[in-house]
Amino acid sequence: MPQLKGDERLPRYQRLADVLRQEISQGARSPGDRVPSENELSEQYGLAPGTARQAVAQLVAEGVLERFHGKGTYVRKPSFDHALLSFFRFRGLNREGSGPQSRILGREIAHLPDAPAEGLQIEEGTPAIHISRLRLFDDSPGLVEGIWLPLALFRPLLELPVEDFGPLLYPLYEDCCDQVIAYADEELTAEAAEQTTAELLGIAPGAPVIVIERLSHGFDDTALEWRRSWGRADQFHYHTRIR
Amino acid sequence: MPQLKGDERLPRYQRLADVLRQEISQGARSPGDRVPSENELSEQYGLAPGTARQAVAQLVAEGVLERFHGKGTYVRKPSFDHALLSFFRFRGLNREGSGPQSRILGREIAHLPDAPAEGLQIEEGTPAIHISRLRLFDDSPGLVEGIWLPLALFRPLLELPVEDFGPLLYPLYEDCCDQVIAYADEELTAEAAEQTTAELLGIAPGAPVIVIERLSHGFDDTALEWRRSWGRADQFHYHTRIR
DNA sequence: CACAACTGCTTCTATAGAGAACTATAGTTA
DNA sequence: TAACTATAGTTCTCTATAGAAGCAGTTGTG
Repeated sequence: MPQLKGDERLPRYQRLADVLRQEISQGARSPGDRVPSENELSEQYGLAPGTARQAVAQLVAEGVLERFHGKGTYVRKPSFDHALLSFFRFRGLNREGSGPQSRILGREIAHLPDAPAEGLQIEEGTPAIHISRLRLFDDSPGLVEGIWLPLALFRPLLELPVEDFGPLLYPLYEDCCDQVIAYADEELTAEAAEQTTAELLGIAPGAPVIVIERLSHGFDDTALEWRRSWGRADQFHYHTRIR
Repeated sequence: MPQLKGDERLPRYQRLADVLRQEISQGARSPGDRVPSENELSEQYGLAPGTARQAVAQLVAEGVLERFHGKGTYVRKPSFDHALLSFFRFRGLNREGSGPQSRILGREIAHLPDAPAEGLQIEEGTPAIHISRLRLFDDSPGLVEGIWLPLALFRPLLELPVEDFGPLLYPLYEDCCDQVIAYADEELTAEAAEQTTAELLGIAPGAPVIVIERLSHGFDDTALEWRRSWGRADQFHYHTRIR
C-alpha cells in the first residue's frame, strides 16, 4: 500500500492531494490521463472514501484535475493558449471564426534581458531561447509576441524546424520538451506603439497598444516561460470578474 | 422549521445555499453578519450536518461567505473598491502608502448614454445619476471615473452633500441606499487620451490611457452600477492569474 | 442488423457520528 | 492585578455507509 508522504501533522486529504500534485508535476501523470477513482484511491492509501474525495475536490478547485460525473477524473489540460482568447475579446469579429494563426518571425539563442531574467529567476545575460512571433486573427495581424525560455529545459526546441511549430506553443512544449504549463500570471498595461511593433501590427507609431507580460509556471511552481505581447488596443478587450 | 424552497429536484445543499444567498441579496443578512452555525442550520432545516456544511462551503467558494475556524461564519464584506488596488499595481509607488483619495467632480441627473444603459439594462435616455470623480494616489491624479447609477435604487444619494462622500463609494451605497455590491465584471482596453481626460490626469493628449469598464452586480445578479475609468498607462499595471 | 435493456463503473448526494483544533469568555489562582 | 484554567461553542478532519445519477460497453431481442 502506498504511503502518504510529507508532514504528518497535515490533514490526510492534504497529503493525498500533495502526492497527486507532485505525481503530475513530475510527469508521472500527464494532462488527459485518468486518475484512479475515489474508491481506488481510498483503498490504495487506506483512507475513507470521503477523505479521498476531499483531496480530489481540492485539486479540482485548483484547476489541476477535472471531474466527469459517471466517467472519471482526469488531469486537466490547461489549454489556455486558448484562454488568452477567452480573456481577450475581439471587437467586431465573430469569435467562431478560424482560430488564431501564427507566424514565427525568429527563433535564436540570445542573452536574457533583465525583465525575463527576473521572471524566470535566471541570472541576467544567461543564454536562453528567444522566439518572436506574430499572431494573426482572420488574416489580420493581432499580436506581436516575444518569448523567452530557459535553455536547459527547452533545448529540444532548437532541433525542430520553425515551420512545424503550429499555431500553439504549449502543446509543443509538452510534446517536445516534457514541460507542462499549469498556470500563468499576467500583467497588463498599455504603451504607445514603437516603430517596429507598429509596422507589424499595421498601425501608426504612437498609437496605443496593450502590453501583456505573462509568466507561465509548471505544476510545481517552476517558472517556465516568460513572454511579452503587444496587441492593437482598438481590437482587444480584456475581461475579468472580481469579487 | 423553515422549509427549503425552490426546485425539489435540486440537491438539498444547493437549495439551502440558494436560501442563504437569497436572504443575503434581500438584505435579511448584511455583510459582516454572522450566519447560523453549521449545526444550527442542519437542525433548523432538518438536514445532516455534512449537508449544511456543503451548502456553506459552496457559498464560501463563491465568495459570499467567509469562515473562521472556531469562531463562526460571516457574510463577506466585498471590499473591492479596495480590490481595484489589488489588481492594479502602481509603478514605482510603495503600496503601503496612504489609501486613494477621491475628489468628486460632479453629481447630477442626466440621460443614460447607450453603453451604461445596455449594461444596466435600462432604456437609453432614461434619467439616471451620474457621478464624475477623480482619484488621487499620493496626491497625484491617477484615475478619472464616470459612474452611472439607476435613479430608482440610488435616489437617497442625491440628498447627501458631495463633501460627505468619502473615498469609497460601495460602503456609501450600502449605508445610504441598502445596495450591496457582490461582484463585478471588468472589461479593459486602452485608448489615446482625449483632451479633458489628459488634463485631469496630467498627461499629454494622445498619450495612452487604460480604460476599464466595470459593471457591478448585487447578490441576486441585478446590475447596480456602471462605471468607466481612465488611468495613466504609465502608472498602472493590471494583474490576473489564468489557468 | 438495429435497437433496447442490462451491467459495471464512476461521481454525486446524503446521512450519522466522533474527536481534534481553534476562539472567546468566565472564572480561578498567585 | 496579572496570569493561568476551565468551558462552551465553533469549524475542521475523518470515518463508515447507502443509494441516486450518469456514462459506456455488453448482451439480448425483434
